[in-house]
Amino acid sequence: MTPSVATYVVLGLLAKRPGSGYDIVAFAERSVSFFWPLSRSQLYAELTRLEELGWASGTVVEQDRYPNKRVYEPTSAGMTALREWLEAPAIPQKQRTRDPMVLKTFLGTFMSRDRLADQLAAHRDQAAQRRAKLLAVVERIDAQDATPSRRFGRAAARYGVLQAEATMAWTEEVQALLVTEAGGGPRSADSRSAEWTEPVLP
Amino acid sequence: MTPSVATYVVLGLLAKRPGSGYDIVAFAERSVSFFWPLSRSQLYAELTRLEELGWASGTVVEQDRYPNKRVYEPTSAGMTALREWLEAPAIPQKQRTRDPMVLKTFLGTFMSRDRLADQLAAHRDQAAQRRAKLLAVVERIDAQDATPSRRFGRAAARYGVLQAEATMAWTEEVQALLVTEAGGGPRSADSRSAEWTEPVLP
DNA sequence: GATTTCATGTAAGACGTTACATGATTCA
DNA sequence: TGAATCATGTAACGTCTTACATGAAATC
Repeated sequence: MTPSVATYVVLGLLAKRPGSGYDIVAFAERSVSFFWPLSRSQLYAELTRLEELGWASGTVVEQDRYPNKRVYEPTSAGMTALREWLEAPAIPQKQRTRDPMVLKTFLGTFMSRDRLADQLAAHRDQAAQRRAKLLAVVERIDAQDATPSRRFGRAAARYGVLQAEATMAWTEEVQALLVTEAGGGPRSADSRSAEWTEPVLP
Repeated sequence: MTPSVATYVVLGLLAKRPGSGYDIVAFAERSVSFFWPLSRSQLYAELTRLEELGWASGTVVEQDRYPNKRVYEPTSAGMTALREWLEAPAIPQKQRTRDPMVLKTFLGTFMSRDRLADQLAAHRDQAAQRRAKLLAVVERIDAQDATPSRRFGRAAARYGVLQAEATMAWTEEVQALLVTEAGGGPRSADSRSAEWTEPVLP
């Protein structure tokens, strides 16, 4: 019954473009999924929640050739709630990023240098693909008339581009380190000695 | 009973440095928490799981001045499991990043430009603080003798630095966009017209 | 004839956070 | 005297993913 951020994601999508669950899944996939992935079941659950909250209303649209569908759109209460959430200062973010590749690097002493290098290379490739995909998005928007909404969409896509580039730069840094170190397997002699750092924390 | 990535996080920490739950919490806080936050209860749960798996064993250490504690260390089966997991090629990553600030930017048409600017500024500050903290970590490591394990710790910290810098660069980009656009409140006239992009997706 | 598209959900379980609960010891 | 440190858990709840379930119409 209480809204989560995912609730506002869906509400925001409906505000940009009303539609059925099915429509929204498709729309989400080529927009917010880059910075806020939603599964299909989650989306349908959020639509139900939005109706319970009175923030969106669905009306059945009958179709000849296809199954009937329930088309949702934000209510005015929903639009108010969306604006209020957007304007409210965000609570200071705790880091959600959990990246196994960084973990593997952190634990690099326990694995073969070659394997680590391979996995870093694959990681870099993934980031490069992601970057290419997002650059295509940006370029496509640039080729269109610039509406405010498109500019914001572009800005969101740019976030992905910059994150991907940072990831690529990082893998290259670590790869360079591995080359310097050279050598083969794990060096268990050192395993225990290491410490990352002193406090420094909040 | 099945290990999750968090299980390997804890196992990896134990491999670097055996200790009690309490010790590990502190160690995690100043190391992996930057790229893999763990709550206290999660950590204790993982320690239990590691014992069930036979990957770590805990022995009670009696203390005079403080409560007794259970000190954990990886078993040899645990070290094998850790190495196997590390060396296994990672499954292609789906994006886990979920950033409310990017969402708010995406939905920028529905909010006041000034508020968006304020929140972006706060976001930038947070990233800058994060960056400073991680740079301090890196510098501290650079001031010590370079062991392989420290070099990997440094590499992990560098990841955070680069991500923070990317976030800072992104907020600056968006801020520049807002200045260009200028203007006050949401422009609802445009609300519905926007589309982010065509397919492009998997 | 087979696959993709349209269309909507439920159920089970893993993952993760927050709050609750306790209690001795050290240090300011 | 009060706060912080040491020490370990449980319980409740919310989030998110994956698998299960169904079925008609369009397209190749």
